[in-house]
Amino acid sequence: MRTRNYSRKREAVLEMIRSCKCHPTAAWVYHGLREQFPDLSLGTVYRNLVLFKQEGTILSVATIDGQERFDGLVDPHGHFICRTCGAISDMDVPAALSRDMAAQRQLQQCRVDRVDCTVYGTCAACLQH
Amino acid sequence: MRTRNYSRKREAVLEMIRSCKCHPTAAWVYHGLREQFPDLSLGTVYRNLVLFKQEGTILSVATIDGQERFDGLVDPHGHFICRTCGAISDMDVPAALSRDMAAQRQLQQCRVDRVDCTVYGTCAACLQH
DNA sequence: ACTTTAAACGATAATAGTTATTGTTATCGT
DNA sequence: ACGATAACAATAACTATTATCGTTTAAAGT
Repeated sequence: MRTRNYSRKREAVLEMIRSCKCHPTAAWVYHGLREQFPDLSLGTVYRNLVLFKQEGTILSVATIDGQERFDGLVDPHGHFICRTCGAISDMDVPAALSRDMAAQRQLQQCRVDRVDCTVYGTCAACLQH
Repeated sequence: MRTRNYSRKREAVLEMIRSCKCHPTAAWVYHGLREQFPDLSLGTVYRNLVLFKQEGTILSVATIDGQERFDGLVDPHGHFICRTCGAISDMDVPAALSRDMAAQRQLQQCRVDRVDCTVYGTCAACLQH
């Protein structure tokens, strides 16, 4: 599946993002890896996130409170974002929806890379204070 | 339709956003109003954008290249974002499908404020270099 | 009209997330 | 082993956004 050979730290950054469901920030990845790599630099995390984004290995989901949130799951799916606590969780997107949206634009000579569906609201936990 | 009475500059910021289709940044609004209000401060633009967002008078569409993009049209609709030039244009979203997305979450005791559908890709103009 | 009170603003400083730079270290191919 | 290249840490730089503060404007009440 993976075609390139990543360095240990690069690999760890990717694995960190893939192995959690929290759609983390750069800082979260950095702090989570400090134990395993005490000499890890925040710049390395950012550098690799940019790289992974360019490769299409990860996705940028949204930026919440000024912080970019990433997703290691690149298969088509949607997100629910709680505006109160900032939690992001995955959702199903009806295939008809993304098909319809993509078709709309393809008719207008655009190239479509991705259809992103996000529901904004308040999660159950935050609703009960 | 409008219930509050806005100051002249506040009104102008809102009108600027409503009267364009470009889903502008704060800086774009600021520069566009400098002719009419030579003493306008960038802080005022930001201050009012925050206010409008809180009121629900405008929406935050996305942040592209680190800059937040706004939309004066609050009726349900989707967006196409060209990753090359950053242009944002409006799209139709099948009502039944956004209802489906909302229902998915409401079943899980969440409050749903908004269903956002965005297509990422490359616009026709950018495709022909 | 005059005063009082609060809101809105301009100017500017501060914050914070992200990106760029630079010198060093590790990795890979030969 | 040696040279070339990629990856890194440390740190500085950048930039969008937010906060502060003193002043001005507008509104409300008398």
